[in-house]
Amino acid sequence: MDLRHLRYFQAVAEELSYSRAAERLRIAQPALSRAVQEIESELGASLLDRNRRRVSLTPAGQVLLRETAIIFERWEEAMRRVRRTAAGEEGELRLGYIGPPTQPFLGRLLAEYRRRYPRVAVHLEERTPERVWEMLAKGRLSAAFTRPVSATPASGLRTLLLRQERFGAAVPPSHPLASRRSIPWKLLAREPLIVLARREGVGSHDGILAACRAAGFAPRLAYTPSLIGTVLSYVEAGAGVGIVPESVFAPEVPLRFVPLHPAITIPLVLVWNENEDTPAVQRFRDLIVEWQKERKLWKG
Amino acid sequence: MDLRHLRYFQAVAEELSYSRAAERLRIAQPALSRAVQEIESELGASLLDRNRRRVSLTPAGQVLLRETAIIFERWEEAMRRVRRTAAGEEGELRLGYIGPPTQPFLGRLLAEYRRRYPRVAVHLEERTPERVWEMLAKGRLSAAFTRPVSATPASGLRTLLLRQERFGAAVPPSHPLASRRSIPWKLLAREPLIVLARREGVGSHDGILAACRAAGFAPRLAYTPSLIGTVLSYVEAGAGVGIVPESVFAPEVPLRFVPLHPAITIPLVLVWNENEDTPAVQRFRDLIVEWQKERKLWKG
DNA sequence: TACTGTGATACTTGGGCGTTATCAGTGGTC
DNA sequence: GACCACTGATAACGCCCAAGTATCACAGTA
Repeated sequence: MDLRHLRYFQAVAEELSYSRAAERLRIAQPALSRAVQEIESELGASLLDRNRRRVSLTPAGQVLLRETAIIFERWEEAMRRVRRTAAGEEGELRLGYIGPPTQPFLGRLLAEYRRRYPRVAVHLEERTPERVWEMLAKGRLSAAFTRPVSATPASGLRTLLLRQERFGAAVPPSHPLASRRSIPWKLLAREPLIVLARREGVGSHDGILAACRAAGFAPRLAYTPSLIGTVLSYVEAGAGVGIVPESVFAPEVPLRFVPLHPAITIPLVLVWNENEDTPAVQRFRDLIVEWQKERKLWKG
Repeated sequence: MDLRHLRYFQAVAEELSYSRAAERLRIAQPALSRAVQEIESELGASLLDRNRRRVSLTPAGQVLLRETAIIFERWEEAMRRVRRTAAGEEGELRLGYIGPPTQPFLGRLLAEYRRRYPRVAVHLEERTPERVWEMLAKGRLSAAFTRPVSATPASGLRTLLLRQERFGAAVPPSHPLASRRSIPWKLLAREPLIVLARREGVGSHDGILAACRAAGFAPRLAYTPSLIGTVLSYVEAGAGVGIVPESVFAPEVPLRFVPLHPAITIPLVLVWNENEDTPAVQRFRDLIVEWQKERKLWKG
């Protein structure tokens, strides 16, 4: 017995007439007689009373009619959900990210994504770049915004470059370097530097040290805090010159940002796990590519 | 697409192997390949990744696997419920009854019925005999214990005789008639009689008057209350002789019951509506017939 | 490199489903 | 009350689809 039988029974039970039901189903009437008989013999129960020129439902038939409706409803719900999932309209997006460089667009991006795919459950996890990579490799995240790490990434992880960000010096407006349009690295030889802790971003930290070495000096690291905000606070307090990517400069920060020369950059990438590449994630990536083309990720 | 497809997909998705699934389903493997392809093309979504020698579920496939389990569960639940309903193990019994004559067995009978068919919902409605017939005719009850009514019953109602009950005189123990083994009707010619109101039981009321007429007198009706209990209260108060069926005599009633002679009787019947004759009702009737044969309805 | 085991494909075959033709029973009508 | 209209059941037939067999392409393995 399969769904065809139920469909046929349902038609007869609703029309209370074999011939009308056959007409509705666009088949000949004998097929209906047979189908209903087959259900009845399989269930060992009579479903329809066909006595005295009037078809009526037995109690068992009434129950089956109700159950039939439920089954078809579930069936259609199942087909809908599968289709939606395949289309990326339904599912789960577990997104990891690092705070400061994504701040300019993440909110807007997620708002648009939720607008387009309201049935996708979005989970957000803010972590350090290394922790994000680790979670991706373990499959705890389906995608993430992060920095590349120097070590070779775990296999199965793919990346999409979003932006190359310049490093610059963060100084108080009163600082002698504040008025320059750019700063050669060697001018920093005598300055106490404030750089993010190495464990919070191996790439940027090592890049800065390499640039100093290339300029012929060993930098004096005054502080290496864990949070980018703390770097800025030290600078505000006059503790030294901060070396930070330009994206940390929101308008409300009361510091000057002066590009360094020669420029060193750090990429911002989207990373995802090939094994967790669900349609919901694919649609998320599509949206990012679209915004990148239209230059909507960063204004201006 | 029908259930066969789902069954096949489910097997493959659970085994994560076409050949093992084919073995489990006892069919050849190519049939499975085709079935899954058919589902995929109908849904427009790929459900299984068959790359690199390893079958794995796509997100859509995972969703379908879960939905499939739900559908089969509902399917089996439906089949179970239909079978149970046909067997009378599930359903509804709306039972009407009149209180006093059913009191000796109704509780025990229903307890046994509920024990045998715990999934049948039993609704009880205590009414007067006439009201019970009316509700049966309207289909508001599926069966009832009541008295026959003189008018020809509504068509479609069928009855089963349970008992013929004698009428007798209810008198206080001190009453002159109390010591007799039986009472000829004519001895009641001078007594004030207390009889149930005619509207509460046309059959018994008219039967009593007819018996008096046959004995050659017109009865003096002192009171005709609506409740059988009120009849007994009048008798206790010394207001006259009550004429009641013997079943009203529970041991705790402080009155004497003396059979009348020649005996007139009133039947107690089970009535049901042919159009509402569900399996649950049929099983109820079966139980009654069984108890009747084993003389369990009335003790001794 | 040969082997084993996978799923996909091509082709054949048998059973199941729908068809047409017909029957039996019921209810309405003149 | 005989006929008619219409119901659902039954029988016989034919076609199509699903399952079977045989085989292939491919990948992982010894």
